[in-house]
Amino acid sequence: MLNRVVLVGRLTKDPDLRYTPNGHQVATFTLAVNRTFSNQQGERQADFINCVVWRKLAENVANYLNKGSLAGVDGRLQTRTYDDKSGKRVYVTEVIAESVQFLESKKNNQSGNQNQRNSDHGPFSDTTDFPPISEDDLPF
Amino acid sequence: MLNRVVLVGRLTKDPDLRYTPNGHQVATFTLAVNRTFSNQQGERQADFINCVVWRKLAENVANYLNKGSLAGVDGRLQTRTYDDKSGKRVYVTEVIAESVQFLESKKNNQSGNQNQRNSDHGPFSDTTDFPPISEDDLPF
Amino acid sequence: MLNRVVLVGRLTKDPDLRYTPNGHQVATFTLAVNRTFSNQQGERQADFINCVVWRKLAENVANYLNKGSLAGVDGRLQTRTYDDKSGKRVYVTEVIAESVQFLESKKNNQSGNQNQRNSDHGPFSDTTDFPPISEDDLPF
Amino acid sequence: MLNRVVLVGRLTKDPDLRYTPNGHQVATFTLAVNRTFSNQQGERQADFINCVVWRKLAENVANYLNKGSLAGVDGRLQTRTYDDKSGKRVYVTEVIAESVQFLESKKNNQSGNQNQRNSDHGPFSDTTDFPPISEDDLPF
DNA sequence: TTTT
DNA sequence: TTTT
Repeated sequence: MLNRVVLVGRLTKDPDLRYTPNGHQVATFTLAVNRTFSNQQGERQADFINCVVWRKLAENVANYLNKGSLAGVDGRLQTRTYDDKSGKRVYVTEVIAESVQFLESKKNNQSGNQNQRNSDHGPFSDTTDFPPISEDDLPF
Repeated sequence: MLNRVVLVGRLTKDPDLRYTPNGHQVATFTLAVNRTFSNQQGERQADFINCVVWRKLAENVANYLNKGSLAGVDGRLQTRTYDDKSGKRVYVTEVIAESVQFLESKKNNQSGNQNQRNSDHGPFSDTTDFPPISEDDLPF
Repeated sequence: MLNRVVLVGRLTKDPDLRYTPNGHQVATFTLAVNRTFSNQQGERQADFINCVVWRKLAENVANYLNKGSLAGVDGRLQTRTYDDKSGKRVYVTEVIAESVQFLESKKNNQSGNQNQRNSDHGPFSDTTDFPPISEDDLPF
Repeated sequence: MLNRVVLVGRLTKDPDLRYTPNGHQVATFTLAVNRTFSNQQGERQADFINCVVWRKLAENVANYLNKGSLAGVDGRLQTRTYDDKSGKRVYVTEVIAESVQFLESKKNNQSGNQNQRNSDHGPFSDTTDFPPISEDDLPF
């Protein structure tokens, strides 16, 4: 069934690259997508959309995008469910990115940058507040 | 910034029509959008996407769509935050539908159907599990 | 670069299935997509969008869709150029469909229907008014 | 019916701003949208998509975008028909842009630039190769 | 909390 | 938990 999402926004953090137990790459990041209209109080508004990328694209994302980078995402909406530490069922809606366009990068992929890239923690550590991803979330 | 979602799916329930304190119409419904591929266990899968419609379109949705209706939605992704009964902050991602296409309706808008249409409870009762919507979620 | 099109409309004719010299399947069809608003004279309006599908999907389209079928298309916009019989250069813009959703079929894929399915003429005959497609239009 | 297009690309020329006889603003421009994959000969490829914007947005486009600017477009596909100078009927497919995102501008809207902005020729002169637009192409 |  |  038709399920399509297209977004342009800025990363709120460096992307987070992990590996599933079977060695598949997954990167997660959040896009801040500014709204056209400000709210009643005259404040600019943004939506914060969680995005997930798999395989080779995950590595490209981790290599070329940082906090603040402008990116376009073309993908589909997905819902997942998981149990938080208190055992409560949590419902999440996120974008599975099928293609990502790098529109503007602050730091041009130089290594050794002071704000340590947020990756390679090994699988599924919880240094991030992004909803945890398990092996069987891998699409097809 | 670019923010576009297009979906085709079936309503999991009758839509829920409410009115804000200031008299604006809001309807909410959930679309089951079937995935192309089944999972490892060979089960068909679906994503369940919460949708919100405002104003006149909210009334049309409430009048023409029921549980099981097939509908197309064109809109944008939005994130909101609210506190649940236990005071815990909850993050939701949903689609603000800007246009809705009625593709197939089971019961042709006849009134008096046994499974009582789920609307007109007055503002913001909690007979539904849809994330509560407040006046200032009204777009522009 | 981001390039995404999503349409829902009805086929103006049976789809046309061909084979390239190298044996690749290509189907072409035109979608009538109704506009929301009528024109100054109060007439309902439609846009007529040419769509192209390749490989296995081309066969599915030829098997499951007929004139009048309602279909959803997710794909990308493409421009091509070719020379018409009078040698004049013609520019066409069409949709390369990457996925097609069958929403409603008039005749349920029964064979032997009176208005002979418009396919298998061999490559690139001109029984159709659809812009001719050549081998190297095959995407990747 | 669902009809949605989202593109990111670069303007092939300065936008062309006109006024209809009734004083409505229309701007036209062509977006070069690069393809991901190169062709058999290993050449990078692009699609050239004609876009039309009306009213206030037309003026913003004319003011903020130049040849080479990177822009995102969210709109719908439209087909039109007109007769060329030789009296031959021509079919065009183009994007009616409903919102345009300015992603990068070469020259920051400074006036007095040497390559004279291509606008204000009065209605429908033919200094451009863009398919001519008539008053009744104005959407609603 | 899920639709055909 | 939020970006320019």
